[in-house]
Amino acid sequence: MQRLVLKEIPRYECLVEASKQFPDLNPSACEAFMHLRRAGDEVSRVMDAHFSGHTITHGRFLMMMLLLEKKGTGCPRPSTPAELADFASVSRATITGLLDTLERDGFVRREPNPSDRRQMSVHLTPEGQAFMHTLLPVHFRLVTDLMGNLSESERTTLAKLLTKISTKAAA
Amino acid sequence: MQRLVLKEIPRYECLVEASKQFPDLNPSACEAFMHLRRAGDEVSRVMDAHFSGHTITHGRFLMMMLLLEKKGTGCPRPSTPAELADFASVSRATITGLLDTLERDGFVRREPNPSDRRQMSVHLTPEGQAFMHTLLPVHFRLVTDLMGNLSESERTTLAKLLTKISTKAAA
DNA sequence: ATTTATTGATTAGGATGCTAATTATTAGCC
DNA sequence: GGCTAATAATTAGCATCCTAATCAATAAAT
Repeated sequence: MQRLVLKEIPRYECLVEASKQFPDLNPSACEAFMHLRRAGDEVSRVMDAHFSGHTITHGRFLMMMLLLEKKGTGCPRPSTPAELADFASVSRATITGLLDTLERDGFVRREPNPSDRRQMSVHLTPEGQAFMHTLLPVHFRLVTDLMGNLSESERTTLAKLLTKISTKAAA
Repeated sequence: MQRLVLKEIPRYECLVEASKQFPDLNPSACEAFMHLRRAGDEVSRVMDAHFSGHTITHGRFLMMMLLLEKKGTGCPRPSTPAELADFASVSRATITGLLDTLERDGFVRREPNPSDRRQMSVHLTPEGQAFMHTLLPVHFRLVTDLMGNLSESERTTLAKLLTKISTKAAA
């Protein structure tokens, strides 16, 4: 889905002018905030358009990314609906719906866990893996392209600044 | 609404490791990309939570922001559903729904345009203006707080970097 | 002047996410 | 053991946004 976002961000002078009427308005904070919303949204739009051309959605793609085997890396991998919900920051009910669709399409398989019969164990099928290995190169090229206006050091700076915001927002 | 987003971004070494398997994966581009998605999403969550405490939604708030009188500033203001859709980057159908709710709640008024009877002219009611003037100080303080971990110059840098991404994404 | 195309707003129906309630299983406590 | 509480997954119903189709009014072309 889409989020409403300003296409044109107000000029800085407008923000300064508005701050006279609203003393709590900090122009540089507002400006950074609006740029963040807009960039996040624009990037989401591009990715959604890309996904829709490959008969998949953002949510289903992220599920399959999380389930993909991470060879060699020690990165943890979720395998139950509850873990997937935690990794993806969404509700378990949402995971149920995503897995329903992925299972119907033959990309994932749900199996009961013998040692705790409340839990399900989720895995990519060979078809799901093949799909991802076809899609991922294209996906990574698109990501690289989207960040193509930034130098290596600008990307590092950006990540650092965004981390500060995420930290604050999560608190 | 919510978007799925990784709560924990993979360590850089994991991205480097993965780039051996997927040559198209550029670690710094991926990292910046994921930080952008996450920060945008975290901030959206905070704002949504704030709005829900004031019986309003992100979409309705943005509509009222766009309709608010901009004293002194030369900033353009949309007044028809089509203009609102254009400013907010959403479909006209979405605007119709948002205005239905806002009009039902007494915050906006739709009036036919005598010179072109296809168009509607949308305005905030006095109640809508009063509501915004109560909410905005709180809203601006929240925005300032969210950006509180960044210095003045960091905010400027962030805005500049994000503009480069938006420009690329819009192309 | 009449036909045709365009434009503005709405309606209908779909997708993705949510919360709250439900069902099944496990764990804790006398 | 047997009751209560907690946990895992699902279901039901809601909100927000979408696209495609519709209706009304205007503009353009012959």
